[in-house]
Amino acid sequence: MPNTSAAPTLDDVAKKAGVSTATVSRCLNTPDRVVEATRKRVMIAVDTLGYTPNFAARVMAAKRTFTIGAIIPTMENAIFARGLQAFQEELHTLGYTLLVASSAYKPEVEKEQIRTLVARGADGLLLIGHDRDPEIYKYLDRQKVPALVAWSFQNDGRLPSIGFSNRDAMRALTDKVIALGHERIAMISGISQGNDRAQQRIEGLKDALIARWFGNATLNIIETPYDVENGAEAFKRLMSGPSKPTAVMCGNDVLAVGALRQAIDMGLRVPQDVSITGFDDIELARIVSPALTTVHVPHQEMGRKAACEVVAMVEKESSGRSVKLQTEIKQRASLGPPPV
Amino acid sequence: MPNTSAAPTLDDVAKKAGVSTATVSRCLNTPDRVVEATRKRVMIAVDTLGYTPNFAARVMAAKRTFTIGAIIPTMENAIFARGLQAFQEELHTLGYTLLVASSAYKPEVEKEQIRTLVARGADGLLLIGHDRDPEIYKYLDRQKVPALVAWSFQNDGRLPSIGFSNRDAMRALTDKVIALGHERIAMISGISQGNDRAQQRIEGLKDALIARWFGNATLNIIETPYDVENGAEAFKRLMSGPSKPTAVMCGNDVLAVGALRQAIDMGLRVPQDVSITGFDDIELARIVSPALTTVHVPHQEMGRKAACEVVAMVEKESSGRSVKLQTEIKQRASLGPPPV
DNA sequence: CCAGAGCTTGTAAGCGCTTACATAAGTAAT
DNA sequence: ATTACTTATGTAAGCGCTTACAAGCTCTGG
Repeated sequence: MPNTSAAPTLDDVAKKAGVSTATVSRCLNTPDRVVEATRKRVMIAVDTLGYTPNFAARVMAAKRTFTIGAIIPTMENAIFARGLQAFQEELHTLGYTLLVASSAYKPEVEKEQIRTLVARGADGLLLIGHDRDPEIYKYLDRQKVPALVAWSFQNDGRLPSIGFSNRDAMRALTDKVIALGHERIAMISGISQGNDRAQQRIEGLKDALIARWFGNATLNIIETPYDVENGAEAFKRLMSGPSKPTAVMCGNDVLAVGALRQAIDMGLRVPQDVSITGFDDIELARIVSPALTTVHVPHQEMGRKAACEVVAMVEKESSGRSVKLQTEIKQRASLGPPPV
Repeated sequence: MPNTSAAPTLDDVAKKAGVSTATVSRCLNTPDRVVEATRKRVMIAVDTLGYTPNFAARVMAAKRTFTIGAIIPTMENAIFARGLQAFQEELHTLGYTLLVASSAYKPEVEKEQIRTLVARGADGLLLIGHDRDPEIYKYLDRQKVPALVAWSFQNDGRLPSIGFSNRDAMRALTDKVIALGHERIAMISGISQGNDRAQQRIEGLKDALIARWFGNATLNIIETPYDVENGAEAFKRLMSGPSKPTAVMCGNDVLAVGALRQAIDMGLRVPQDVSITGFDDIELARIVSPALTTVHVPHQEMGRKAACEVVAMVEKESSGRSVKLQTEIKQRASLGPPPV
């Protein structure tokens, strides 16, 4: 009985074209192993039936999905968008599909998402940052799924990584702030727990401070989830303390934008009354006014390189090389000398 | 021979626990159909082996993926982010997983993505807008994959839809602009080709204009892809024409933000010299200064309702009801009376 | 003490595809 | 014409799971 009501299968195509399923499969996957006349007949059958191969069946049989999974902390803001876009595009040209999941910055969720993506047959994985339960690395080993870390470079990490030094970048930015004469510097950081990028950014700031002999007494850090509102609130808190900072350095642009808006709402002039800096250089940083001084991260390059590397790992052409990219300080209007 | 090197399978678990594969499967899917003692033994085996069920195999056997696919025009900006987030969350509570793809506003890409998601076994689909090749609807019919449209309400659409009237919303906003005394109104629209939301927004603007007896002569429309830069550029073009508009209404907030930045860069005061409006009410609209007057879309509600409906369709509890949601005009600082 | 009901567990048939291997057909050289 | 390849196609064995059905068991009531 021909399969009429449901979606057509390979078998239906084979019958219609008067060939075996193997031939149809070959037409679709290795067309040059089938003679012209047959191929044409098969293709017509495929078209008239509107046949689409069943992905699950194909995966089962071929043990390959040509799918790469990526788990990013958030889709809410644009921090990972540009890099992921580039990652996706490069993957596409390499013949792979991207599956994205987000963890909401929660380690348990990330763990679950990793299992989900692996169960779905991801041939390889892109993870953000190095800081996670070692259990996960064991699991990936056992499942033999290659994984790569992005957005954070670390030479001795458990996984190879394509990224930059969050610490060095923040150090450099802080040096610049200090060079302008700021002494009362505060920071609005993301939650550092389980987030090595946030940790490293804090460390970088401390490095610079210590190098200039500023004690910790002058360093006021608030940790809060990355969100515009939280940035605004933290800024308000900072400015209502006993010793108001002359520069507020933020863990990323999202927090910085919140701080900036709050400053304006409070009637403060930026940078005359207070300087604000961000990190990441997302589109937002140039849209707000004054535009944000921030650390430019080569998102696109990172995404592209990560795609190439993870595919190389999947195809066993590489066992994972790490690449360190350079960041660049974007000096814009939100940073100036401290008020006299 | 036990399966040692590769990932563990149901069979491995069954052997380890000394039961049949059917029992293991039941432990995982319908635990109460297995007696306590056995279940415990099985679960221990599952844990010690670190077993994760193979998704493809499960799909093949059960013919269900508990996956809903969504194809949105873009992930580049936040327009769909919040709604999709809500969609995702609701889906999660209903026991479904979301698979997202983006079409970059290109009909061919959308078509391909639809086929991909269907091939991947999506039990149902969420699409944005009504305007697409009828071929696609036939394909969906044949594949028996229920689909729902969001972000655009249309009673007589080929598919059921959960959304709002882009036309009515834009009409209402324009009425407000006109009521303030504006006569020279220009529009920066997204590309309307193949995008019924963009088309409807233009129509809404025209409706309002015609109702007030303004001829088309006074309506200057530029169509450009949704992007901050494009908004800025279009604004510049508009303001360098012979008859400068006193109000520039934008097809969405992204274009409006670009226009706003350009206005500021040109030394124009908003809204004293020129008014600017957006559409969508994404986070950005409140972040920029002056804050954007825009149309608030109930993204979250839309996402949640869409999730419920698409699942109902998948589970055959509904054949697709359309829901029309209300939008709301958010009056903010970027809109004021025209200069005298 | 046994039939019948109600559980728990096992057996085995696919799901739709890829691919190793077998077979058939064509080609060229002897 | 025969042999020895090469090339095109077919056959059939899974891939790892779910689930209809069968089988075995315990327990009840007559």
